[in-house]
Amino acid sequence: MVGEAQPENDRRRVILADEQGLDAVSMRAVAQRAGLTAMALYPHVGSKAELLDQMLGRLVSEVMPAGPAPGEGAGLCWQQRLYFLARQGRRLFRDHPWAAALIFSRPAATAEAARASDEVYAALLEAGVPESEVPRLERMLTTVVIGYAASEAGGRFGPGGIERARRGGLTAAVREGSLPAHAALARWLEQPVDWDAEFEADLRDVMRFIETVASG
Amino acid sequence: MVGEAQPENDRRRVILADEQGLDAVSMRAVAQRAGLTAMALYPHVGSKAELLDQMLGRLVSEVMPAGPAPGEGAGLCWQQRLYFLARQGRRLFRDHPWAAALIFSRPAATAEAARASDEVYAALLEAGVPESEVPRLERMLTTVVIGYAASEAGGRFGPGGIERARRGGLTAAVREGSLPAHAALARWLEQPVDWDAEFEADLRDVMRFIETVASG
DNA sequence: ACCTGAACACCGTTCAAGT
DNA sequence: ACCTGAACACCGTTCAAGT
Repeated sequence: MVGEAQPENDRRRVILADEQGLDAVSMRAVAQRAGLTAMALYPHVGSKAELLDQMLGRLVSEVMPAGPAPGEGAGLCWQQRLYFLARQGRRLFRDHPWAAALIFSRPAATAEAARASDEVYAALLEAGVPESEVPRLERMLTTVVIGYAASEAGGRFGPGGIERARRGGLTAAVREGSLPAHAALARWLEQPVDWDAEFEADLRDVMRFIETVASG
Repeated sequence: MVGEAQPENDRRRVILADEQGLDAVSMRAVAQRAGLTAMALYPHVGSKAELLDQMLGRLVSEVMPAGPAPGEGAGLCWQQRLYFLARQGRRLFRDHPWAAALIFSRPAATAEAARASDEVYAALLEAGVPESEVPRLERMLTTVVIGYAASEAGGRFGPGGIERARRGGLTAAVREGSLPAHAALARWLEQPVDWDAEFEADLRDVMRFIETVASG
């Protein structure tokens, strides 16, 4: 754990993952790019797992830049601040899809992650959510946003609806009646999904939901 | 892709991952347990990635057993059927935490996964959700449930609230005022979280949310 | 048709040895 | 204090060779 410009090193490793995939981020490859042997990395990064944690921390700090919060004092309402944070979160996985495989397995305990939580807390308090409910709602909201973005980037939503059924050989199942709701919804499942629009629709629903929690 | 009792083989591999972790599921280890060399697996499983897909498929079929849906014709209302599915989903990651690292990176195109979707579709239709909104809501609901369960099992929720801040060295930040909402919520963040209760509270909120979408 | 042995090009990590 | 070389115990996958 030496001080030698770690942020820049993490930035280089993030770029390596962006360009060559997460599997290309090996101790040997990372070391070579720094002009070192793999073994010389250990005093600096601790282990491979810690190296990945540091890379994730770097992503969060890109999306949550230090300094005053967006719209701090500028009169942005809580809804607009949450929209901003959610879109930034989705952008993270869009730009760095390899992070989808990592995010659910490591608690983000960096200063930047705490600032993001703090801004969500503040928005929920301003919305009028009871204090005792704020931590739970913060976890639920970040789970929705991260889950959506990770599903999209990682491929869980994959080829949607009918196309997914087709690949899984399920069209026969739909026709023979063993998937009755799929059959009833065929008209809607056949349409291609506009993922941008779906994310925005989800966010609108989330805001409405927060308002109902706040008002009773 | 040969027919020789693949479900039992997948079951053995799931048990290997449960007991020794996902890293222990190597082609060589899996082959050895079947009395084969690693290379003999390839005609059967295709590749390591497909082997992992098959293991995930096996998990879904354990949690979504074939046959009539739970409460089919037994008069269970849509809420009770969704509660059942959600709790089964959470149980999956509880019993097999290694699946949390995989779920967001692979579309589940098995017959069992489609049956699970179908039951959620049917419940949403019965609740009165407009047909055009059902596919989006299904994705949102499964994302909430899977995201919660994966966060819990994978460690993203990790040591919660204040404890997380402490580990990240953030207590000083709270005291100096750079995390004002954390400071305001300190009373609530200090309490240990009951994750069972939080999941049930989230599910209640989800049901309320579905009702509001259905009635307007 | 099905399986094996040997090999290729890698991994993360340890540790004694160097300067 | 910091780094290297060699080694350990592994990976997924290819491919010619066996029966």
